[in-house]
This record gives sequence, C-alpha cells and structure tokens, in this order.
Amino acid sequence: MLSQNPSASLLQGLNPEQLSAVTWPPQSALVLAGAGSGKTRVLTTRIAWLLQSGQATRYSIMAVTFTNKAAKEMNSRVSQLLHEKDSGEPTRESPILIGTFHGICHRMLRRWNKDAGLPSTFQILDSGDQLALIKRLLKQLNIAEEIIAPRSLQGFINAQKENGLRASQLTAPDPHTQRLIECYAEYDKTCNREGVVDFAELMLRSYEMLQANEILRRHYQNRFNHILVDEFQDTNKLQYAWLKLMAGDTAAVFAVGDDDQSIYRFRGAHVGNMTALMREFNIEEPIKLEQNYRSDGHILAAANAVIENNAERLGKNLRTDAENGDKIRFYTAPIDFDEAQFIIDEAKSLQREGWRLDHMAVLYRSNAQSRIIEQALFAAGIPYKIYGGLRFYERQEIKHALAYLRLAVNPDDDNALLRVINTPPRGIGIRTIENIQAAAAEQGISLWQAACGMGAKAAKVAAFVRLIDSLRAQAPNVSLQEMMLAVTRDSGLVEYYKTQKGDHQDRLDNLDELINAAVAFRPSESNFEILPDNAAESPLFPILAFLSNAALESGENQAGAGEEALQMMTVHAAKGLEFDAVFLTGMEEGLFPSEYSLAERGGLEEERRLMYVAITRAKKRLYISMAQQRLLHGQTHFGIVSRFVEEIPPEVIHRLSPAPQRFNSFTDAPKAKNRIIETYDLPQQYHGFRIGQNVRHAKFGTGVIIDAVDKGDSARLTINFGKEGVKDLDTKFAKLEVV
DNA sequence: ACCGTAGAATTTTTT
DNA sequence: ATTCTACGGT
Repeated sequence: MLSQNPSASLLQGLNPEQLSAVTWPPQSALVLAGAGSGKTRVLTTRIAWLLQSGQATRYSIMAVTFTNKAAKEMNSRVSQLLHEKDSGEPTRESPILIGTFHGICHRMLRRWNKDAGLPSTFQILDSGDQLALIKRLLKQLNIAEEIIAPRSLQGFINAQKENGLRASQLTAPDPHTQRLIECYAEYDKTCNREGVVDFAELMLRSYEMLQANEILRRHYQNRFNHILVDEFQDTNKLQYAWLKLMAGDTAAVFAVGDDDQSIYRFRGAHVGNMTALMREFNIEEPIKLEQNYRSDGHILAAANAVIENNAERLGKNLRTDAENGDKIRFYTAPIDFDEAQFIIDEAKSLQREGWRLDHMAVLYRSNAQSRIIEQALFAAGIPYKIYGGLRFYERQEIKHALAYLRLAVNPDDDNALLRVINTPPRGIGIRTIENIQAAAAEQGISLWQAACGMGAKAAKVAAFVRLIDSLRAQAPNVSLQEMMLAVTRDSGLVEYYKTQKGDHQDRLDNLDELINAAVAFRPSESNFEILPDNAAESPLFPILAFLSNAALESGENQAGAGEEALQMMTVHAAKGLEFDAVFLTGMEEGLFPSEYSLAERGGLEEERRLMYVAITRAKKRLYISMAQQRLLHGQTHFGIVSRFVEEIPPEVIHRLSPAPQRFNSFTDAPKAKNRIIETYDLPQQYHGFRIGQNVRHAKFGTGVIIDAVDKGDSARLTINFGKEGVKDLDTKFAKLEVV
C-alpha cells in the first residue's frame, strides 16, 4: 500500500538545510533551528519521511514536546502529511506516540503503576496543590514559615527532582539546607501516603522505574528506533537522562532546538544538554537551519544584533530573503496608560489598513503589566484575549468540585479532603479539623481514615463521611457525566454559590462548564491506549482520565478562539507563535531585563534570549514601547529605557514622538473610571524638562529625572543614571539631550 | 463556627 | 494594588 519511496511532494519546497535534516540517516542528530526557520515542518516531515521510506513504523516512533499545544499541532500536521497520500482510506491506523514529557510519563505510570509503587488511583498535584501540601507539612513539623518559606521549599524540592535527586542522595553543606533536605524526605513520604504525585515526580518516578526495571526498559528500548524531541534546549537534566534511558544504544535521537531561545532556566532547563547530546550520541556537527521565513529584514537585523551580545552561544545567524520592510517603531510614553493608548491607536490604524486584529499581539515581560493595557482596551471597546493568568482548572470553584471527585476515587488524598471538608460550610470548624489531624498523625493514617474513626462523636463529620461514601459508591457504576452531576449537586456547592451574596453567576457558569467538559470528555483523546496492553479498563478509568487531564492540560485550549481579538500574553507564552504585528511593551530597565535576573549569574543572557524570542515573533511590523512613569505594585516607578533597545542598530529604528493630544484625550476617555487616570495631571515643566523624563548625558549616559527644583533662571535636576549613580545637575551647565 | 474587617505580606517567567 | 492572614464581634 504505502510506497517504499516517499512521495516526491513530501520533500518539495524544502531548502537544502531542511532537506538534509529531514532525510538524515537513521542516527542521532542535533538540529539548531533558528526562529522561524521551519522547525515544526522539519520535525513533522521527518516523521512522515521515516514512515514512508519504511525506516520506521507508527509504533516505533516517539515524538516528545513540552506543551500539549505543540503535541497537538505536530499530530495534526503529521496526519495531514500522511493522509495527503492515502486519503479516503477509512482504516484506523495505530496512533503515533506524540506527547509531552509529562503526559508520556504519566501514561507509563498509569500503565505500570505497580512497578512504580503507586496506587492505581494516584492523583496529580498541580503547583497550587503542591504548595498547599507543603504548608500543611511545615505546620505539622512545627517549622515556622519564617524559618522555611513554603515557596522556597517548593522550589528546592522541584529543583532537586529536576536534577534527578532524592532526599537520600543529598548532602547538606549547611544546617539550613539540612532542614530543607529533611523536609524534602518528609514531603515525599506524605505524597506516598496520600497517593499523590507532583509534576516533577511524574518524570522522576518514570525514570527511576525504567532504571530499576530491566524488563520495562528493554521493552521501550526495543520498541522505539526513532525518538524526536522538540524544543530540546528546554530539557532539564532529568528529562535528558530519561531520553537516554528510552533510547538505549539503538534508537536515533533527533533533537531540534535553539540555544538562543532557551528561556526556561528558572525551572531547570539545562542548555548544556545540547553539547552533552552531541558528545554522548556521537553527533559530529549540528545541522543549522538559518534561513528565516518569518520576519522582514529590519526585524531580523534587530534580533541578530541583540543576541550577538550574548557570549555563550553555539553560533548561528539568521538570514532572510525577505525585503527590509518597515522599520521598528519605538515609542516612549510619558506614563504607562499613555503607552496603552498608543497601542490602541496603532492597532486601530492597522486594522483600518486591513490588518487582522487576531494577527497582532501585545507582549509583556510579566503578567502584572497586562492590567493597564487591558483596562485601556476595554475602555476603547477593542476585543482582546489574554493568555495565561488564571486557567479554568485553577479556579477555586472548579478545584472544589474536582476535590470531591478526587475523594470519590482516592479518599486518602488529604489535600482534597481539607479543601472541601468544610466547603461549603457544614459546621466543621478548625477545632474539629485539628482533632482529625491529630488523630491521623498519631496513628499514621490518612485524614479520611481518621475522620471515619471519629464515629458518633461528631455528627457533622459523620455526615461528611456519608457524603463522600455515597460518591465513592457511585463512582464505579455511573458515567463520568452522572458522576460530575452528582458531585456538584450532592456537595452543595451549587446551592452554596446560589445563596451566597454577591454575584457568583460566573462561578455557577464555570461549574456548568465543568459538567459540559465532563460530557464532552473522551478518554481516548488523552491517548491512554497507546501503550501496549493497557490495563483492562477499570471502572474508574474515565474519572481517573478526566482528573489527570484536568491537571496536565490546565485549560490550554481555552474557548473563544473564534472571535477576532487582539492577542495578549507574556513573552514566555509567545514562544513558538508568530504575528503580523507585535507590540513589545514595558521596555524598561528593571522590568525587562527584570531586576531579579540581574542578581543571578547568566541571568542577563537569559533575559536577552527572551528579548530575542520577543523580536522574532513579528513578521511584518514591530512596535517597541516604554513608559517613563509606571505604577507598579502600588508604587510609582521612573524607568529608563531597557539596554536591549539600545542594542538594536539605530538605523532600523524609527523613533516616534509622543503625541500630547492623545495624552489629553485619554484623560477624559469615556468610562475611564480608573483612579490612576482621574488623578493624573500634566506634569510640571522645569525649563523644558519634567520628572520621569529620560535624558542623555555625554558622560553619564542615559538616565531618568527623578526630582527637580526650579531655581528661576535654571532648574536643578536629580537624575538617576543607573550604573553611574544618581547625580544632581543644573540645566544651566549640564548638556542634556531629551531621549 | 462563621463572618467581616483591618493589617501584613507579596509581587518573573510555568510544563 | 491585590491577596492572604489574624483577630474580634455576632
């Protein structure tokens, strides 16, 4: 049926570099794929080519990504490539294993839960759950939050796991670390007792299982002869070790990545994996994809110039055949909401010229910056869509409902129990809960077991136990949909939100939405069945699959895709995406690069890569903007322009001058109820200068005016020059140029 | 036990 | 500025 020779059309239109990557012999390779160089195309075409040339079967390929979105995209593009040839065949082929690291590990653990030492009903902790568990643990261990901050312990535990290390393998250089290690050990104990697994644990468990179990290891090593990895620069040490284990001595690892786009060091990504891969998998030279098909010349020139300033690079330069195109437009706003208004004006005018709103994006370094832009967009009546922020499955009412569902399959989940034992309020107060906790700790049992043991002593607890018991009894016998209905009804959550004063319609809507999600949920979509002889469907299978799905795919595929809306997201979230026009906002020192990054070694280079990612999102037009004055965390900041902007060659930048009329018009914009806007007045002028303004001095460089005193025929300006310090200068003597 | 209020703490990026 | 925590009143 399938020809042994790949169809010619498959390889058509590939450039020589891409062709070489796609048709690379069955051995390991590292593809350095610059931004917009057709990375996904190479990966998907490689898969199709391997299949069509008979070098691999659908069963012997594994493709690993980081996000569900990327996995989905790869899946659909591969089947598109394959179905082009044999369309009309209704045969259901076995699916190709394409998934995220966490998703694949999760499936393995479900399939081999006994070998992994996990109960069949184990649940996944998202980071919020993890933090809650850690807080609980610290309280139980009598460790004050001032001694060990929950967040820092969370970071410590995750970092260790991402390096593949258990508490027992760690040695402490100091007493404080010693305590952290002890807490880590206790944390793992607690997780085991409760049958819960955090994100990092999914990877580590899977890794340890493969390492310890030769039969399973052999099984997978024999199965896969081609392993393809997307965004390889983002792998952490554990993921790399896991890949090595899966590959064994025989599989070819085809890794695609870009060291210049490595922006996840803070969660353990280890760029060193790229050189390690070359060394350990006998790769002589990386294949470089340097032809960019996305951005116009000026934009690409800016990106190349910025990333040039990084010392630690594997070396790669993007080129394009495209025209130079428009220059980058740089706008300095006097104050943050003027920056927002600038975006609105430009987006509107682009729209008039026929650009699509949903092909424009507003990017920012941190989520906190989105608020003011959102307000302005709302006031101006421009539809927008914010990515990130609170996800559907993170909302409290959803987490409440899911906690009941979790208890129905695994009542020992203390996290879930504590979340809902008195939500909605049913008269079980702190005192009672403390009693249960004490009893549980004393006997070394779960809270659920302790609660059951309270017997007639506490009628209210008994009622709760009956509620959960009834849910447990239903779980194996009814459909997921009925189960979800039972949970929302019997728990009293719906009733609670209905009677609670204040408008909780959105919460009720979300609960309805959750039921809809349960109705629409098809366990097969989570690809459980891909693994061989999957455990015969346990009656709890649909519920387990649904809960896992909720934890692992925390609402990436949000609704509202249909509407034409301006896209708003962090730079991190924008990686892998492209837009006709990009607004890169908040380009101020301390914001981007963030002041946190400057403290750590290599932090600045990571920020610069982030800048590189941001610039290369733009196809046709790039706006860069900053606000000289910005309200942040309730305080006014006077920012100076980001060093990254100054790294862009001036000849590709077109500087836009501030527009005072807009400045005024926003002040009395309709519906501008925001207090910030109401109290704002035009700033006082001091001999042509004003506070917050950016100025350049021949010797001190660029600075920001933070104070000014009028002295009649001149003004004394206090200017913060950043590295050069704060200087007092007189307008009469100092030569200052407004930036 | 619950609820409302005041005060304190917290602010990067997230599979 | 917002969110969480602690406390005191009902």
